[in-house]
Amino acid sequence: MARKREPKARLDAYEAVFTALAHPTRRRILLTLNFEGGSMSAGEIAAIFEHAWPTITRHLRVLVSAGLLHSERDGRSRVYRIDRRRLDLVRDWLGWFSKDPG
Amino acid sequence: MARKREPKARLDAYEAVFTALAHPTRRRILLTLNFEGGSMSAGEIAAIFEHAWPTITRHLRVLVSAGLLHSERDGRSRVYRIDRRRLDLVRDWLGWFSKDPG
DNA sequence: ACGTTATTTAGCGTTAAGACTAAATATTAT
DNA sequence: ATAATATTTAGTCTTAACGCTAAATAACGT
Repeated sequence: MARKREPKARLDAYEAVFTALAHPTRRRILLTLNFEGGSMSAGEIAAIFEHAWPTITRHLRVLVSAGLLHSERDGRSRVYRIDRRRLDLVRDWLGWFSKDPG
Repeated sequence: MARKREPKARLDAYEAVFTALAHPTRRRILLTLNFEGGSMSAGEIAAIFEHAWPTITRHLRVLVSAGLLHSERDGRSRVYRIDRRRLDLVRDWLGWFSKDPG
């Protein structure tokens, strides 16, 4: 039984994405990934920030669970790749404020 | 000495706006204001939500300090008006992910 | 002046976010 | 098997967010 796009999940998606974008470090991670070609290893990402590595790991997990990043193992490192389409959720939300309300 | 648009303030603006948008109640306040014509009194806004009024007042304050709302007194009530332009900050930020990075 | 309506401020308790260090896991190399 | 590298998980701490109730302020009507 394939249910397609139930509205509850849609709401949770907004929630997850907006929450993920609320932290400056997470926004910087996204921007960095964006400009570095879309994917980087955890180590490369962690190296950019002053924070301890586990702190970055946690931020990465938040971004992944919001669907803004995907990750896969590559040897002994893990590569994170940005999913730019996921940002469409935010664009869609902003769209409500462009349509003039009758 | 009028300095125009110093970058630090710009950063704080992003911070404030993204933080404000992180809470579902605050997003709903914005959407409600948007569809109700752009401005409502505190009481009208508070009536929509199940929360106690002071809780809504606090959310309104967060939205105001992010520049997403402006308010002015009107008799004994206070009217909140949405500033849709402020959402351009988010659109601008999203813009970075559309430009293909050379 | 006094009461009523509309809203905010103060103060408190609970939950969750975000940071850290130390320990655990996974993968490759010797 | 052992060691080295890369990353995550566990556990703890501190601070900030969010909710509430009760009290304070502001403006209007009588």
